[in-house]
Amino acid sequence: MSSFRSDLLRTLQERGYIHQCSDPEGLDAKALAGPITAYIGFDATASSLHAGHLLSIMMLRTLQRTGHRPIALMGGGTTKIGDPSGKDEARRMLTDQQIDDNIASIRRVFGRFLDFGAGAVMENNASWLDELKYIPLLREVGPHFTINRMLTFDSVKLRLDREQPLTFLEFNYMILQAYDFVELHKRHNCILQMGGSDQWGNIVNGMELGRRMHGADLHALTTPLLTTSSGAKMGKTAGGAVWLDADLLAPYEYWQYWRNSDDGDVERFLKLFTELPLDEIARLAALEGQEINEAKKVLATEATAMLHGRDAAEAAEATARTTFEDGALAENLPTIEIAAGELEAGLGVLNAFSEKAKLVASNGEARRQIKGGGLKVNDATVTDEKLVLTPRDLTPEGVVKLSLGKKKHVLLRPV
RNA sequence: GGAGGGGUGCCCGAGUGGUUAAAGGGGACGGACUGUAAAUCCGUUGGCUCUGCCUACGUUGGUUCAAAUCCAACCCCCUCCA
Repeated sequence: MSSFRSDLLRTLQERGYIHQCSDPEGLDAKALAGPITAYIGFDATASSLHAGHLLSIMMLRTLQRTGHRPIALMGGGTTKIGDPSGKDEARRMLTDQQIDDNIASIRRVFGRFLDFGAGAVMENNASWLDELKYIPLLREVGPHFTINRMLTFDSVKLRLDREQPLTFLEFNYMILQAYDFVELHKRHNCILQMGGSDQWGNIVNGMELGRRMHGADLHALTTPLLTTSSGAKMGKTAGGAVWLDADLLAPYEYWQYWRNSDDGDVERFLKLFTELPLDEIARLAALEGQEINEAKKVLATEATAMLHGRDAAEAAEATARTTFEDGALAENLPTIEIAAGELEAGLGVLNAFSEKAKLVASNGEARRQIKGGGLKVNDATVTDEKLVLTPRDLTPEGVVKLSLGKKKHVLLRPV
């Protein structure tokens, strides 16, 4: 398994993207023989993608870089049903309009990683699922699924073993997802579906269906479930998800997210989320103690550059250097503009931190943070919650620097 | 349709008439220590015009000086039976 001959599989293997793969030799041979087409499915419930999707996106990118054709499949059709796996929440029914908006905004993010002009494709399963007729579907697809076999799938078995309900809808989900693969095979000659390790069963279903309906030789490949060294899921932080959309999360904060990676994650992340050569990564990963911070900076800058562009990444790095290493005021920190009059009239600290800078959620939280010594104005710890900011608090640069803890800073700039 | 169990703060989960903004844990945030890491220790964890006021224990009413706690109806979830 270690001696893949195709660039595609060798790269995926070396960089740690592969968890399971069906018939690796066969797939290797096909990838060697010529360009193949592969897809990954994405949900369209949220308006943007977050860091948790990044692994899948990087796989598609790798595919394209090694000369193959990636398809990003948007689950526009399946989204309309509502994913039943998130059971405790009332299923939010999205309108077609919302779904289309989501897909449009997700497409922008994909545009950063994939070149749609050079063969990458974005599909929406609504375009065939909407047309499906129940009886023809049953006749065409139904015979190829036996209940016996469906019951053996982990996702199903788990529920049954725990005596938790499994709805008919969920059963159908499996089938529709399998059908997607077959449809993409038909339309685009797509022979490989990739996804997270939890998708294995579903992907295999699609393979089977393709073989039974059309005698197609399809393949499955899954990525390891990605958690940080501390066991947390990727892509969540205090402030919520790590969005890939610059409007939702500024490049500087995206850079910070990677900069703050655990030591134990650095090598893995460099391989998965940057395109640095492996020997360079090996060199960075060998750094120890404090020096590993150098590797984290490289990781942050490379990862940010890929999403937001090299300039934005370097600006973020420079801002971080000024702020953390020189202890100086970096003008590129997130900046909030306020009316000059507000400062002249005197702006209460509580208000400044909660309403203006939004560093804390409420005045009460601001009060508590002050008691705990967590708030600073111009790097001086706030001790009095009645403190009032005036134009005299402006730095020579004409701003007021507000900090929560050691890492989060916002500049107030009167205009 | 019948019988039982349950719905508590971001999550899990105690509480079963006043001392309850509600134990405990998790998570999160802050502080100390560090390397913008991890681990550890400490603190905080509903809102506000904050020695006070308001909102909150599925929903709506009721009993009571006083209810998350008692009563009624309704909604939802789970288990068993049909």
